[in-house]
Amino acid sequence: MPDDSIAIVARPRVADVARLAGVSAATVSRILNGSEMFADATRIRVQEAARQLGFQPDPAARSLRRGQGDSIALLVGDIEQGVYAGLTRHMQAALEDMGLDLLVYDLAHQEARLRRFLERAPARRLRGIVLATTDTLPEDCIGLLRGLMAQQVKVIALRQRLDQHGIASVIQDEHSAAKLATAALLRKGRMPIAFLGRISGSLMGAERCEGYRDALREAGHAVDSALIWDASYRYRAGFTATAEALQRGLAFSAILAASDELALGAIAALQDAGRSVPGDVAVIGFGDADWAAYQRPSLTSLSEHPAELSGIVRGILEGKATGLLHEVKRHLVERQSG
Amino acid sequence: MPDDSIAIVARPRVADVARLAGVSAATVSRILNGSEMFADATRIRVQEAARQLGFQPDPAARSLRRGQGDSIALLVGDIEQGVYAGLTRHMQAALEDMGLDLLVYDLAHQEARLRRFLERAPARRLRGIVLATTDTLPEDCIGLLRGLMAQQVKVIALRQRLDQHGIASVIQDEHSAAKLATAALLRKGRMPIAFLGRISGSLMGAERCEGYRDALREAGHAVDSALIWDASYRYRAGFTATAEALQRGLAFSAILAASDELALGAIAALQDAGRSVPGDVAVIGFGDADWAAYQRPSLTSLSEHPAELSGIVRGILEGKATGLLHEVKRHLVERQSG
DNA sequence: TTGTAGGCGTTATCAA
DNA sequence: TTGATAACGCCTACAA
Repeated sequence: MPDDSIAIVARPRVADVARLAGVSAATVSRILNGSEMFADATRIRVQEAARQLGFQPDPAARSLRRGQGDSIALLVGDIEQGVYAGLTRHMQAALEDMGLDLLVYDLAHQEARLRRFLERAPARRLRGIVLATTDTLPEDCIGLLRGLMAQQVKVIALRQRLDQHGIASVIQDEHSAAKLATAALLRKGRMPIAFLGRISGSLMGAERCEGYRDALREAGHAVDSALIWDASYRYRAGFTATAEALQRGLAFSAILAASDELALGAIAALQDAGRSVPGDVAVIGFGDADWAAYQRPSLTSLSEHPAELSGIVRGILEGKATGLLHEVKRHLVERQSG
Repeated sequence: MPDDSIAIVARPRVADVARLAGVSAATVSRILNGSEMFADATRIRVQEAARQLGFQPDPAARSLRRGQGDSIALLVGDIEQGVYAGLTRHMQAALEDMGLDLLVYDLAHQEARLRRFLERAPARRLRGIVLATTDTLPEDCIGLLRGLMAQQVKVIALRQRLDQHGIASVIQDEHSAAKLATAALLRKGRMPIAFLGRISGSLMGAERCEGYRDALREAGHAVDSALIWDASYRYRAGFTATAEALQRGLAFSAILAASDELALGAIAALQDAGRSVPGDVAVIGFGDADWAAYQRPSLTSLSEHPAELSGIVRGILEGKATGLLHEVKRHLVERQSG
């Protein structure tokens, strides 16, 4: 049975704490914000009063006065992609530790949505913006980001290099990861190898493709452009690209896919066409999704490091990490598919 | 080459707009907030001035003055589960439409995290809290939620019934969905059928199990409690529970899993044990994950309706939807696995 | 070491 | 229909 007798209790203010502690509001504010220059007796009295009243400072008032809020906006390429969901979880945990709120904005891989957010951002008193997408940004958005930085908003690019624009960037080494995976496939006698993934419109995607090319070249193989399939990150794209390649009669014994989603789509197309994985074709993905181990065949993939990435972002936000470019190494998580 | 000449441009205030339009700040505020009682000339002058200066009201100041902010907190059971990621995307889009920000908080299925958030919530001037989890809540958290409601925070339960506590709830019909799926399996001659999913600690999970039981009973079958496997929502749990059942030599020709993640884990265990899906064992999941169509066998699943759910939440937030309980119907999306 | 006073930007009340 | 003024809650410069 619902209890409808809800009493509206006014939340305590600094003034209330001050009254109870027998000091001024200024003293309360200073002590609660960690000022050291107070008599122990005063400090304890104030802290006790705050505790007793359950005082929590009003973020709106604080933000108005300080000119800076307590939230960070996380802009993700697509929250439904595993890597971004994982990133969101770790970022939220890291920010919570810092006492910051996490605002999530889904870009859905659309420039227009990014622009829309950035245009509305200046008024929001954000502490920072973490832009997590590998999609290449249009010039005007970079300009907007730099404008935000001028307003003291900390801007951090995640999974994409923007350090050439003076924007702190935290990335994973796509180039050497792709090279690593390609080399591993070659070692197992796989050749020709196809590359499946976003290349146009994504600098990091292009990096991955470059790593793949370099590995082939270094092993003395020619790069066949018919085996480079430019596709977006979703399942369908992987399925379609692979199905078309099979239909065209292209020969390949391995696929390096730029995401686990693409890899799954590719595997489905292969199996539908009667090819076995990894028997006929080996497949490696990127992102080490949590479901990768529960596929059959289980999916070999390049590791993803949301916790480390979030940790570095945290360091930057706290001013502890210096430097414009931070890189985390990926490694190969070997399973059945490749 | 980075252009380091960033000019700090002061953002315009109502006062600036007022000056440009030749009116008072109060007039600007009123017109920009949609007051009707002004001469057209004035209104146009003010709107033009605001546009020209690119004025955007400061949310902190507004929130301080109005006593209410512009953000909604979305508390999700686990952002890395597909259903919650999808929900997050749709909720964000819906809120953006309303001009509201989305704060995401990951509960990681832990009561302590929910409590932690709710204790810090009162100070935050949230417009609303959307609690999206099927996990049963402890009493004290319900109390905290009701306290928040008393402070004019709109509280909405998503995927769980809390209407008995006076909390608006938006759910999907778990009971009839489970019944539907079970009946479909029975029609195809599948029996015995196992149930795999969270039961303890989740009212909606228990509902699903009840639907399964009812379908069996109505078809004149006994319910074998050895075929009801209480497991959490993740892949591993599905894998483990199924592997154990196989090891114990339990006989079953179908599994109804309470999530697609569990279903995938179950399929992996079945295939590892040499059972074919759906040949030997049919499997149906819940959630219609985007990858379900790209599994082989592709996964039959009960539909999930994040867009409809978000739409109803929006209606409630806008005060358009009345009533404490809203239900969306699931249907069966038939694919290969079941 | 502590207090007083003023202002952050907006909106609501009151008066005109 | 419009304007002046005060107040939301907090923090900090200045004073003591």
